[in-house]
Amino acid sequence: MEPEEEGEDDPKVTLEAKDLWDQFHKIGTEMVITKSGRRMFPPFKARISGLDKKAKYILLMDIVAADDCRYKFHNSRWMVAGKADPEMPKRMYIHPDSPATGEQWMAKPVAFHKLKLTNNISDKHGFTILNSMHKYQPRFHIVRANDILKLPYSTFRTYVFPETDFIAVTAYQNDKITQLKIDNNPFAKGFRDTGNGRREKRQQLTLPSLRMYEDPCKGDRDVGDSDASSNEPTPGRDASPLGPVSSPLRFSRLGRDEKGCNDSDREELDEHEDEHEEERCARASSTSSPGPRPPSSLSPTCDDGVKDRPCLEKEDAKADSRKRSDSVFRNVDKDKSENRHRKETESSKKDTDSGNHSGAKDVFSPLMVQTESPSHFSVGHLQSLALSGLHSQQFFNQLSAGQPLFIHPGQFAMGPGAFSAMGMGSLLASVSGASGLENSVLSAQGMGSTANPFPFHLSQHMLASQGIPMPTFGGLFPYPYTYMAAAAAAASASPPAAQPARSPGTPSRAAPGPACGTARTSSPCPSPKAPTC
Amino acid sequence: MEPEEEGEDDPKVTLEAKDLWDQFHKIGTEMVITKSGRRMFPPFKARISGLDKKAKYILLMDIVAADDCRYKFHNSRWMVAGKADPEMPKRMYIHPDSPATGEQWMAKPVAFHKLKLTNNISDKHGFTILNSMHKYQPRFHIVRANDILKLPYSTFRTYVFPETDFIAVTAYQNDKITQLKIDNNPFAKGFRDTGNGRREKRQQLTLPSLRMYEDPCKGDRDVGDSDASSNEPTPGRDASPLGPVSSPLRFSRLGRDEKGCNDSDREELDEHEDEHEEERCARASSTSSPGPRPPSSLSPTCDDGVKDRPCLEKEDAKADSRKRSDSVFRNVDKDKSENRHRKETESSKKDTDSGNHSGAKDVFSPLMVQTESPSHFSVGHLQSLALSGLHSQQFFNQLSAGQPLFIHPGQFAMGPGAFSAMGMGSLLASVSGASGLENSVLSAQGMGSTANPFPFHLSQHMLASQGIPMPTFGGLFPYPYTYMAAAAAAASASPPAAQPARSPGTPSRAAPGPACGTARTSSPCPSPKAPTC
DNA sequence: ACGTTTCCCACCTATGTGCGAACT
DNA sequence: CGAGTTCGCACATAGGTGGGAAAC
Repeated sequence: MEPEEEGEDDPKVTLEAKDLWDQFHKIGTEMVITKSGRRMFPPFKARISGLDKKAKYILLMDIVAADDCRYKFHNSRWMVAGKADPEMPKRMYIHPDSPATGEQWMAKPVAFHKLKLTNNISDKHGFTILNSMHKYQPRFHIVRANDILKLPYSTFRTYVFPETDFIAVTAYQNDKITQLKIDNNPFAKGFRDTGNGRREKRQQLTLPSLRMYEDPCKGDRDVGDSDASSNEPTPGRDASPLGPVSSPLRFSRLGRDEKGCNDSDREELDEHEDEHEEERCARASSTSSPGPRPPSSLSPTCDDGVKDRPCLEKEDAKADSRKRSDSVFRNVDKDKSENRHRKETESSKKDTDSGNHSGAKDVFSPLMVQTESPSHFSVGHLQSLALSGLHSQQFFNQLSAGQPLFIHPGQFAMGPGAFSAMGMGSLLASVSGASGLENSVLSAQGMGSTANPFPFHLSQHMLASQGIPMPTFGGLFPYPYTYMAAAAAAASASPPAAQPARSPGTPSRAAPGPACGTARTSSPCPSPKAPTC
Repeated sequence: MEPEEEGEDDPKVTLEAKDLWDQFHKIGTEMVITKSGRRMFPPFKARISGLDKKAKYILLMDIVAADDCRYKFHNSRWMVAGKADPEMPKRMYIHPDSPATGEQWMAKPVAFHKLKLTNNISDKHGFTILNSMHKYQPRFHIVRANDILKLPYSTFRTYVFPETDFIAVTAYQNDKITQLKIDNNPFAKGFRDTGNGRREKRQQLTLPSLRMYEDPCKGDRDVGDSDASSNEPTPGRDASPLGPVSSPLRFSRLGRDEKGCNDSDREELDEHEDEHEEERCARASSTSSPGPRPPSSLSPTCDDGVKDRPCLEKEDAKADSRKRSDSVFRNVDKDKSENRHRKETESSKKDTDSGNHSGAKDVFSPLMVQTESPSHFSVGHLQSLALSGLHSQQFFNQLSAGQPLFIHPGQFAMGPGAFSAMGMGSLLASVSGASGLENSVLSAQGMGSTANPFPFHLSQHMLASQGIPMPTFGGLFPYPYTYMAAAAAAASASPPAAQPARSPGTPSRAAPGPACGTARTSSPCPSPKAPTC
């Protein structure tokens, strides 16, 4: 049952439209969540390379709490407004094309536009349920497996792009975010200030140019047109998949060497002149941790079993936008010293023109956690969150290729402690700091918030594919029928050759032929017409 | 590698919205084909039952030439206008949800709305290429297999619904068809005579009631409101998935017994009072064969390697609508005597109200051909079409679950001869004439037109998923890389557990951190902002 | 009164329709 | 000129946007 290891691979992942994400990130990204489900706007798309062309992979994505705080937008900036509310179990969204060959995945950017966010805790579509006014971090996972049923026993390679974090809201708080969305989301084109009527709010906000985020100091800033806000559509292409991409933080959970980080990989990171900016948050968590829930990194002080990493709130999102850039998650203990290398690259590319979405800069390096076989997800290595059994154990389910699946990883974090709770060894991967890998460890922390073993707990509920309500199979017991079936099928991966061919007399039905049936009037079917061919 | 045969199954398939299909069929269904690709209007949807809930199945569909004629719409009716033009290789459209469990497939009707028809011989989307003014027959296939790569070695159970045949056109010829489409296709709602302007043509056509097709005699009829044509929208629901369903002709290719038809199954068919009507075409092919290309059933007189079954042209489609109903394909040699049983049922239901889409009548029985393992498709058993090697050999390809795939079966027909050409034994299945199975054999004939071994020939071209242009992988050689990869993966269906967990240093990129990168103006990244949390 | 959420709306993208003029 | 095809069009469905009023 083990997938042949034949081909070697060394996945590299870059975020598509990194420029756009950066623009949002600098201001303080907000994502609207609605009962009916809302897409993320800068759409999460990743370009992949380094896969074994012939091997099959399953790509997944999930969104976990970024910290343990609840926020409020006050005086034009985001401020911590207390401890986070209980988190709903997070679902793992399996890319609908999974499983597919490495070649197929690498052929074009992998988009997750079907993943929707909602605040409806009773959602039956399988959307990702988030808490409004809370900060989240999307994560991307690559798993080498040819069957979704094997996910629980497979190694997960997790990639995190700090610039994709966001605060979930039911209504936009920061007008600059609204404007940026309107300027870049094709579906919001109707709200652009293109002469035509429309646009009620954000009138004056339009001019200053979107770069209000450049605002270096995170200090308190004022809202409105404080900095540069322009209604002029983003320089980049009109919509989503804009130019540049960025490499994610890569969490790779290796063998059993707990939390051990490969120095080799990480060595070549950080130390960028711009680093300090990003380090802001990172440092905060590791040192200054101001939030309501003092995030003592490494301390498993998780209340509701979910978020409880250091609270690296991005107060005035707009103002300190730059700082948060990509060091949102910074190495707490060891990482700091590790982030070096590649800085030249980054610095050189930094001050490119704003709004330009094209500068292909593979700035910072990803932090990747690779989990291995038996023990499922573990991830976070600094925080050991004793996640409540609630959502901690979620089984995995195979829906049916072709439809988006999702599993409740509960959120597997970096905290090794969490795993032990599940009776699974926690294997912390090292941080592959190939390049600009900054914040590696801290990043792990952020992820770890909702840490959980991720034993793949199946439930009918989970069967619902994103956006595609399931037809209700069996009940809602842990191992739905579907799961069983799939498992069985997977167990014996043999061709149906053995199937006893027999002329099934069943298909025949007693339905009246389409012939004269349903004739409106009375005209019966006279005599058959002779073909003239 | 063989899929466990554990659960037994006995698939039953019924056509959704059979009433609607019947209405079209009586008039003479026309399907528009365009360069950009066009959907079929009565959407092809099948309801399935009898599958092994736990087993995995792959569902496919293809559209093959129904005869060897070219048609023209003259004097308000379809007439044969010569021998058919060369057929383009036909692609096998794999339902995008494949593979999925029987339970999943049975949960709700399986639709193939993604399948598109085109007349663009250079189509790169993977659409089905048809010849305008030619008659075609859609086919549905059920294959028990948990991996698309195993299709070539799997048993195909093919179902044919005679009432779904149609003539491809670039512009509608019969106004009644146009009106029926407008009345039932939601997307054409703008052309309905609902007081509001619109609708230019078909003004007077509106009243007579759509049943002009009731016209019993296939003799020459006139167009216009000859019979009963009504503008009143079809009684059935507004759009597609209307009420009743019908069972298809089922082609089941069993072991090695060539062309042999299980009498048992077929015995209970035919002999319906209305039969004669439907027999029209059938007889024609087997006996009266009038068309330009005298279809001597059984004789492998295939010109371009495609269609060359008896030409069962449906001259004045409208007029002889009833006849053609469901005996379009009739048993040529032995089937005739076999079609019995169930007639009572059908007759009793016949003269139901016209236009009503609700009468759930499982009238005629399906003809099913079941192919078995090694030798791939064969199917047709009466016609041995020496399909040219051109499109005859199409390899199969696994694109990636989640996306529609298609293969070029070339069109596997009933002709056993065709297979030998491929070096594969042809195993004719028997006709399962469980109930009302009429026209079983002939049906096979119709299908057999484009008979071909269906060795699953892969080509880059085929990789293109329906509607989703492929990103071009390798070249266009028979066994594209993707295929190889997939095959390899399938060969070793083992979990990735063995994968050596290693901290990949690769993911790290030299990309400039999202931090200050791409800063629009010049403002460098000042100092990192201290977290205030 | 305030902070947040819900709801409906106009407007957008994207795509499926047949029409009819233009083209071949 | 006629048969058939192509093209842009107006109009449909389906669903993604933020606004703003109303509700909580």
